[in-house]
Amino acid sequence: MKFVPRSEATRDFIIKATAELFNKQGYAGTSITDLEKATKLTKGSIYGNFENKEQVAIAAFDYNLAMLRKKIRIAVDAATTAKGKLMAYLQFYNNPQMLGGGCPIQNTGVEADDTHEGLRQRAAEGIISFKGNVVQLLHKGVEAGEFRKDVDTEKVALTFIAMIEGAILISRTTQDHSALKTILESVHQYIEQICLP
Amino acid sequence: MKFVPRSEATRDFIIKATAELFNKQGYAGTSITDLEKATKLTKGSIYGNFENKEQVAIAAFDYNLAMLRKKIRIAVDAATTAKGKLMAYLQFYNNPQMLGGGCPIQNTGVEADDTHEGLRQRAAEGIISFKGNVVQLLHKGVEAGEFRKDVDTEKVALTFIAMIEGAILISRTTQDHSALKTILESVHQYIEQICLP
DNA sequence: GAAGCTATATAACAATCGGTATATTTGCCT
DNA sequence: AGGCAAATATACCGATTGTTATATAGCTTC
Repeated sequence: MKFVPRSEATRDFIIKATAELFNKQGYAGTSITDLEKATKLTKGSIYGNFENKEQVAIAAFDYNLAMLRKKIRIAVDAATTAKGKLMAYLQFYNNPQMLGGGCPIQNTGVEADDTHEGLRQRAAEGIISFKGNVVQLLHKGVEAGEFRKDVDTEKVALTFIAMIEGAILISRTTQDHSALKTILESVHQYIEQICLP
Repeated sequence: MKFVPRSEATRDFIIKATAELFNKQGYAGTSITDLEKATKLTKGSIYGNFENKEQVAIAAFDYNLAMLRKKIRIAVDAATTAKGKLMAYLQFYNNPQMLGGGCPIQNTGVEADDTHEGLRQRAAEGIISFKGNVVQLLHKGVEAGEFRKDVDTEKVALTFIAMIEGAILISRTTQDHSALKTILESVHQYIEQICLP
């Protein structure tokens, strides 16, 4: 039996209506009944547009990641210099409401790393692409004379992302926004150090 | 009906036998049947020693955290200077096998922050206690003349933990151990900066 | 306005969920 | 060895899990 989705519009609607749910409750913690409540649709509709629960979760993750990227792009594009763009990242993540339920990469990566290879891979791709963007930004900054020429772009990018993700974890778990602020301040200082005087 | 646990020994056995399972699969992703398989006991036994699944999960988290603390303590106590102790943390976390399924604080914090207040609080306490230990270490280092006197201990401790947790997230999600190594190297450099010459 | 298609709702499925009441075994004390 | 208490195993509970087959409603085209 080959599955063929019915309505592209309904598919998108289901994704949008359930994306935050999956981000908050995780894959195992979200049931089809939860999806019914969130969409006000029935199982028949959901299974008419998705092969199974896993496919809804994957689509929801893709959507969450795309939304995150979109919002980041808007913030980053507004800045002109490489340093300014990195700071735009920080300013963006400094918002505790950046996305309902926290960073989808973090949520999905942590849940899936030992349980769900498909979702884990997608979270991994999210990290790698995030890192790629930062590396590129660092390179441009070096070429533009903003950053020191000896900067290890891979290393700085990884550290940059680790600090941000760590900050999200700490502040969300302890429900202490000031921790987020404090750590992002450290990231700021970290970036200052690779800047040329 | 008040619940009275039966055998302290069996309780401990169940905790030890299921702790890694909870750490890997999470609370929602672990069923009583999973616990039966891991312990080779039956529901009757499990429910004779625990009030419900939540209590097993909480006990398992406490156990995982205690084991982590114990291992860290051994590594840290072996060092004599404050700086040496901080480096011992890094050396410890540089082991991808530090604990089956990754950092329990991270796993529990991420899963529970929007879904399970009891577990979230415990993960939060883990972070706060971790931070407290690092802060104390930094203070001693300042007093011993190892670190600069103007070091913001709270901030450095938070940043220290954020980088480590971020490193674990990235390396586990991407299954790339070298990322862990690279980021911990950055933490090393970060600590070097607060050292007196 | 009837026919035909498309998409949703209904209703059922076996399997599994967390949890409990009861039976059975185990180990100790006399 | 027999009795007793403590702990484990068995068997079942209603509810919910993910999934599917079928029925119903909503268009579109004639």
